[in-house]
Order: sequence, then structure tokens, then C-alpha cells
Amino acid sequence: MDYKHQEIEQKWQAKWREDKTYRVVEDQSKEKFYVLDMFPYPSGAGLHVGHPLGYIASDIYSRFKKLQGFNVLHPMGYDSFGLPAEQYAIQTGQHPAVTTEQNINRYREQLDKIGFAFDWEREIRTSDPKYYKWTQWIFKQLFNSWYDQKANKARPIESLIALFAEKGNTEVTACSCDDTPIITASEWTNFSETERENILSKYRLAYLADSWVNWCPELGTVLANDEVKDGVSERGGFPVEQKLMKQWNLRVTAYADRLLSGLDEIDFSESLKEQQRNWIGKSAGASVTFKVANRDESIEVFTTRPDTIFGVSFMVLAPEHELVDSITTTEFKDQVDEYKKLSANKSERERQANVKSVSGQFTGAYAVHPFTGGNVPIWIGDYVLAGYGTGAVMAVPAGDQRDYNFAKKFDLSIPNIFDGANLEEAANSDNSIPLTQSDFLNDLCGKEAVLKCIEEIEQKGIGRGKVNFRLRDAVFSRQRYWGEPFPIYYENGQPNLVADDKQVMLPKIDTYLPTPDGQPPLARASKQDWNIWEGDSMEFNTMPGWAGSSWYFLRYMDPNNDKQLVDKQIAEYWNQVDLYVGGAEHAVGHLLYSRFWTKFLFDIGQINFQEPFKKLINQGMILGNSAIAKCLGVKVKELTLICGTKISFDRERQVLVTKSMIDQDKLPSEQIDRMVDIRLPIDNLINEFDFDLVSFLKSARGNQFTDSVFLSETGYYLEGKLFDLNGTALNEPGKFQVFREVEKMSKRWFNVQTPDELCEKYGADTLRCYEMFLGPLEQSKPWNTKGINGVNNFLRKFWNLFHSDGQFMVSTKEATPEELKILHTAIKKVQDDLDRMSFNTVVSQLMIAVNELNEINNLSEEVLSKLVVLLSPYAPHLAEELWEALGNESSVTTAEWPKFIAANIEESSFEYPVSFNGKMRFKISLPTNMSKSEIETEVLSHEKSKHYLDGKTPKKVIVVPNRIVNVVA
RNA sequence: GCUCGAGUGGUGGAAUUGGUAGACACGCAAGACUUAAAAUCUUGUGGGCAUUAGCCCGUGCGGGUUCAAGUCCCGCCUCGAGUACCA
Repeated sequence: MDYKHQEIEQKWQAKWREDKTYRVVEDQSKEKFYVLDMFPYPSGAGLHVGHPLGYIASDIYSRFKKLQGFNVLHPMGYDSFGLPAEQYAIQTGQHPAVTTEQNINRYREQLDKIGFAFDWEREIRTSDPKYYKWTQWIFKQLFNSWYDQKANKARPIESLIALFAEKGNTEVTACSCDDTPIITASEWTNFSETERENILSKYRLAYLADSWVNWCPELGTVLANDEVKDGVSERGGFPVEQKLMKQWNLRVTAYADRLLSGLDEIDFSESLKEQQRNWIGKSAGASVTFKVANRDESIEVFTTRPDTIFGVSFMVLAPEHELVDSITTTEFKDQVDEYKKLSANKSERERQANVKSVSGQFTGAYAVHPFTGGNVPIWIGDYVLAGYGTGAVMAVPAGDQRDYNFAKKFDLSIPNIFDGANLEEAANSDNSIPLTQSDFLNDLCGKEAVLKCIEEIEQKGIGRGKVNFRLRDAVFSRQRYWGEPFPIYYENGQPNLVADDKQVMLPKIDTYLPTPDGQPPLARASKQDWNIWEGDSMEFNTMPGWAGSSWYFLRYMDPNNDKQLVDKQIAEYWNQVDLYVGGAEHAVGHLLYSRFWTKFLFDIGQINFQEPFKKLINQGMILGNSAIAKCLGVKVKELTLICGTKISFDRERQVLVTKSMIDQDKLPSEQIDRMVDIRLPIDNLINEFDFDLVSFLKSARGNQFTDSVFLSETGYYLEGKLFDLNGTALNEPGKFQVFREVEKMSKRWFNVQTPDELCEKYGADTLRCYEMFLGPLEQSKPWNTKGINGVNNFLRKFWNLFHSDGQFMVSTKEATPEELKILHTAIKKVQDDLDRMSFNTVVSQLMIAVNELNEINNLSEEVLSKLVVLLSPYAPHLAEELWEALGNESSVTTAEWPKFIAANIEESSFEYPVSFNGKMRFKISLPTNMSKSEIETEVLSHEKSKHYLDGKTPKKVIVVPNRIVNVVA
């Protein structure tokens, strides 16, 4: 009987569904274990081989834990709100819910084929109204909360209102916006509703504010900082600009310190924690106020080095700083305006690209040094960011390289405040040099100087010690359709929550574009299209993608609860996620926001733990192998079209070399400095000669590339023909050169490999084992199916252990010591390796066991059935089939993990490697219970020892029992 | 630039607390079966010198600690990831 994977896998997948094998219920008698995968966004491309890598690992771990007696929760769902479905909707008019549903069905089909032990009765979808009802609920709680720094937790807004009525806000220690005015109790009492709300919004954890946001015109929405990479949008790579807009914000900054210290309690990789630490960016220093000379204004700066204050020789404000206009003197007004315009026009990307070049402009104004009373010129400059600290710096060119560069460029003075430091080439970076020319700080250095200076600053009333965070409040509005609608309506311009028990549903709209006057798509819905319409208007923004994913792990515990987001007792049972598996790309987005929401839900008493994920492992990416044709390109600032029209660009741009350009001799060859990569579908490239590049380009890229010039091995390739470097047509079959590159799998690069065909050809069990066998889970690796045969062979050999002459055949005899040794070696290794998440070496060990058992005839049933249990997390279908054949009536998932008995692998002798001066020379088999001195005698009297000692007496003999013998001669 | 990883045969990788480097698999080579091929099985496979025992070299490079280093320490090189005018 052959191993027929298709039959077996279909049979068991059906049976599992029928028997609800993977249904999980709360069971207080058992210890729980919660394993979670980052749920996928159901994209149109379906699952590729990279997706299941993490799911397989977590599935194996879940099955392993279950066999060990834990009650394991291992759910799956979909992060189903998001941009691609909406972009598709814009193009086709198809409602995103329809596309999403289709994609989910495809995902489900693919997931089912791999044999995962998910409890599908707990499936959730973030776009399901029954789910986002509770996302909205959490938003309502955030809106109705403020952060009390004294209690160090979120508290109901009513408690703040009571405080205001009693004492105003002067004694309230809360996290609030920087521009919060000071009010007295009587002011508060006499405020109008609108005035009160304006104050409260400075304290609410969800608040509306005009803020500088990353506006992406191409996507028609704002993006959070973590959704912008290198100055372009993470999704799509579109340019991003800064824009001032009224947006919902979440006051994540209130949690900055707890998010930082919480990192010490959780088991995330060091690099991931480091990324979160950097993102939070805590730095301690002082805030100091500088008066503007002869004016009422003053400028507040933040500095981590207040001790260098005597080295201040100028100040720099960000060009966007609010005081720039008022302090600039008439004399410099034009130049300042010019500079402001210049930097405003620079995109985020250009600003980043110009890090090296120093630019700035003097305002004509001076500040007064708070200690010396001296005049300090005030400049504006690009290198000071509006968004960090106060958007202004006190420049200390002697101690800060950027200030130094600025001073050099504009010939500003560089007072040396470091005793004996050399400032010829660069600013001083040695913290052990004592200060000089610094009044009360002279001869101090480092921390001591900083503390002393803060003391003085506070005494003088010109500032205070301050901790600053890089972390900004998170923009929570998106000008999009396919997201959670806000439970908010507006009346007289003020936001109000809809009633507690009401949920705002996503209304129907005719098309998924913004309105002609630039309002978000939801503004298209008429009053009747909304299930709730209150006040003057509803909120037309929707929530960002991370809203639903910030708390989803809680919903799996109690997915159908329509009274609350999760039952408290159930949440207490399942508690934290014990193991979270997913990609590292969510380091500062999802993983930070869900930690934030968890802490908030803890504060308001919904759950009794503060960190969502106890342990996290990042699976590596599986990379695709791309095939690339290189198309010639030039960089030009100007281009003449055939019709004679001249086009000029603002900067050099990439242009493809086309046939007409060559015909017209418009191409100085030295200009051909760039190659444009065109990615080709790898599946069609088995025979490169047969690949029709021209028709491929037509179908995939329109006419854009059809007459472009491609590289061939000896010249160039154009419209299916080959030419040599002189442009002479060659009379041979056309072949452009194909370059290979290993990179991220992506639909648009045609390098995606789906698990489907492998499931069909080799079976899910083989695929599961193979993906694990590829190497350590956390490492990225290129996809390569070369080794899959070996793994498939292993499963066939495993099957064959149970069969002979085409019949199922196992012996009821007692297991021999030899068999037991093989089995228990495997039990120990598999168990230890799974405990440390070394999934690849488990497969190796099982292979070793199978290879060794293969040598033995008439294998005992006792050994084989335990071996089936060992294999079952990796190859559940095969294991079920054999388990059933062994006469078991219940699923192998209900079996017990075999107990390791050390006696079975104990040996009476050990083969000692004997080294001379550290070099292994020969082996000698000795009883394990032999004493050190006996071993030494045995080794030295060995005939080969005489040869290696060469007449010398050994100086020393090291004997490590059951390990090694080393003779030092 | 800074931070964090990683560098081991032709390839993916193993070596868990310093103790036989290269497990397991792929690939390759030879052989068996076959008219032949595929599939399967057997054997070999880090490099070099000898081909029989034996010897030398080998975990990115250069030092060091140790009886013993892929593993620990110091200094470099390369690659990957993240981050970037953060005051």
C-alpha cells in the first residue's frame, strides 16, 4: 500500500470538520495556553508560501502543547478593513465587502488545505459590524477618559470635570496638549458648553486637534508616522507631504513611560524592543526659556545638555515655528519668507536627502542669554524639526556637531567651553572633559554638571528639568471608506458620542472617492443611508487599519459576546497570549498600539493584565526568486519628442531608451547609465528562448515598454530581435538577458509561489515539514523547492515502517532495547527542540529515527504508536491515518505526549574521542562508570597513544567523563 | 552615521552550558535494477598531500584567553535589518 497523500488528507480534513476536532472550550481543570498568529489581510493574491510559515510553526507548537495536556487556544481571523479592497472598489465599483468576502473564501480554502488546527468557530473579521461595534466601544471609552499622572492611569472624564469645578486645572497633573490654557474653577463654572468641550478635548485620550499630518495625495488620506517609510507611503510608495488638518488623535504619549518600562517584562527579540525604545525616544534634560530681546515673546527650548548653556552662541528655530513671523525684523523679512517658502516646498523625502547640506536664515532678532544676559542671534534652519521638542534649539557649536556645522557655514562664533578641547575640525564629543568659561559649572563634567545646571535653572525660574519623548500622539482619522466609522456626530461644530448602546454602521455610498470639495468618501452618504444620524452631521473619517488589530486577540476568547467586548472571567482564563508569531514589520505599529490599548483596557478594568503578548517570535520572510530583464534608461532633465515638443523636468528623471531615440541618434552612449528593471513571470521562463517578451510587456504594462531597448548578453534586444553593440541586426534567435534576484515575494513582481500546487503534488504534510526543515524560523530565506523531495521521501519511509508487502503490518511483540533507544532519543530531542522553538532540527531528528528503525525488521507497535504521536504536530493527516490503523478510535490529537524515560538511552559504554594537544586522534570505547584515573590509565596504555606521545611523558591528562579525553604532551 | 543581527562544504543548514566541526537533507559521483530512461536502492562526498595505515589545512580576517574556541575576550572586514538632522 502506497502513501497516498491526497486521499489521506482529504479524508482527515473532512473528518476534522465533521467531528469539530479543533473546537476549544474554556476548561478550568486544565492549564491554558494561548498561541496566536498575526491575522492576515485577505489580499486578492491569496496566500503565498511565506504566509503559512509562521502559521505552521504555531500550529505545530499548539498541537505539541495540546498533547502535553494544555488547553490550547489557537484561533484565526482576518484583518479585513484596508486599502487594497478599497482601491479595487474605486477602479471597479465593486463594494469592498464583496471583494473582501471573496478573498477571505480563497484564504480559507488555502488554509484548510494545509491542515491547521484552528477553531473556526472563533473566527473574527475586523470589518464585521459585530466586531467593529466593540472597536467603536473602545473608542468611546478613550474619548471619555483622561490620563491622571498622579495615579498613573486613565480615569473617567467625569472625575476631571469634578476637579475643574473644584480647583480649575492648575493642580491637575494630567497628560494634556501643550497649548492647554490655565483656568480657574470659577472660569470653568462660567464657561459655555463649547468652551468646556474645548478644554476637555485637551485632556481626552481621543481628541480632535489641528495637527501636522502626513498627507498622501495619491492615496487621498493621511498616514500615521509608522505608515511612512523614507518619506513615502509604506503601501504603494507614494509621496507624502505635511499638511495641517483637523484630525482625531489618540493620546498614546500618555502611556510613553509605561510602554517603555513594560518592555522589560516581555519576551520580544532585543532588536524589536530596541525599535520600540527608539520610537518612544525618551530623553532627559531641561526646558529653558530665552527672552527675545526688546520684545514680549520668549522662546522655550528643550536640551539634553543644559550644562553646555554657557556655550550658546545662537539659537535656531524650525522654519514653521510660530514665533518666526513676529520676531523677524523688517530688514530680514523678505529673506526669511523666501527661506520658509523654500523649506515648505521641500517634500519630506527631499528634506531627508539633504541632511548633509546646511541651510538657514538669520531673522534679525536676538534672544537674551538667561545667565550671561548676552545677545544671542536667532536663526531659522531646516535642521530643526518643528515636530520634536519645542521646535527650537539653543545652539552650542562647541558641543554639538550639527550646531558646529551651522556655525561654520554661517561664520558664527564657537565659544570653547570645554577645557582644552580641540575645536578645529569638529565639535567636542568627549564627555569627560570638564567645563570652562561656564561660571558656576566650571570644572564640572558629565551628569554632575547637568544636575547642577538644572538646579540653577529651576532656582532662577527660567526653566525646569524635563523628560521629552519622540513619540507623538497617533493620528486616528483616515479619509477613507473601508474602515471603522466613528461613533461620533457633530453639533455646533462640537463632537459628541452616539449613545452607549448604539453602533454606527458603515453607510452605502455610490462611489468610493472623496467628494468634489475634498471631503472623505463617507460624506457622499445621504442622511437616510446612515443607520444613525444625529446633530448636524456625522463624522466622515474612518479609523485607521490598526484600530481593529489593536485588540483582536481579546475577541477570539469570546467572539460572539454581544454584551461586552469580552467576558471578564473568560479573559481572565485565557489571559495573555503566551506565544505570538508574526512578521517583524509590525514592530512600531501594531505591536506598540496593541500594547497601548491593552494598558488602557487594564486601566478601565476590562482585563487584568497590562501586556498583550508574553512572548513574540518573528518568523523570517520567505523570499522569492525574481527574473528581471534590464531595460536601458537615461537620466535627463530635458527630452525632445519625435513631434519636436521639448519637455523639461524640474530635476533629472529616468527615461526609457526606445527605438525612436536610437533611430534619431539622440542617445549619447555615455548617458546610458541606468537600467530599469522589468520583472518577468518566472513560471513562463523555463525556456528563456520561448518567452515572448514583447507580448508579455503589452499585456502587463500596456505599450509603455514594447519598444524599449533591453540588454542581451552581447548587445541589445529590441522587438524580438538581437543587435550587437554597433547596432547591426544579428541573424539568430532573440534572447534578452535574464537576471535573477532574491527579494520579497510580491504579486507585482511575478515571483509569488503559492502553497496550492505543492499541496497537490506532495501533500500538506510534506509542505508543513518542508517549510520547517528549511532552517530556523526567524531567519529569512529564499524559497527553493529543491529539497522537498527529501522531506517527501522521509514521510514515505515513515509510512513504510508500518507496511510491508503492501499490507499494514506491525508487531505486537515487546519493544527491544534498540528500538526503545531510538524512540527515546527522539522523544527527548523533539521535546527539547520544540521547547526552544527549533522547528527545523525536529524534522532532522525524526528522519534519523526513521532511518534507524528502517534497519530493523518486525517493529513493535508500542514504539511505532509513540512515534506517530511525535510526528503528529508536523504531519497531522499522516499521523491520524496511521493512528487509526493502529486501532485507535479517537483522534491522535487527543493522545498523550510520550514520556521520556532516560533509562532507555543510557549506555554501558561510551566511545571516548582521545585528543593529543587538542587534536582528536582516535576513539576508544570505555565503560561509562569508569573512574577518571582508570580512564587515564586505559587511554595511555592504548597502543596508539605510544605513537602520539612519541616517547614523551604526558604533562597532563584531562578527562571529562562521558565527553572527551585530552592528553597534553 | 548610530542600533541590532549574521558570516560554517557545491547548496539549505546542525553543533543547546567551551569538549569528536559539517548532524539531517539537497546536489554531485560511482554502482545495482532496466533494452534504455525515469523512479528506487547501495556506496562515497570539506580541501590538500598520500590513496594502505598516515599527515597537514580548515567555521569572514588578525590577535588573545584556555588542556581544549564555530562557541569566550579585543581589534577589523563584509552582508542583512531597523533608524536617521531627535537638540
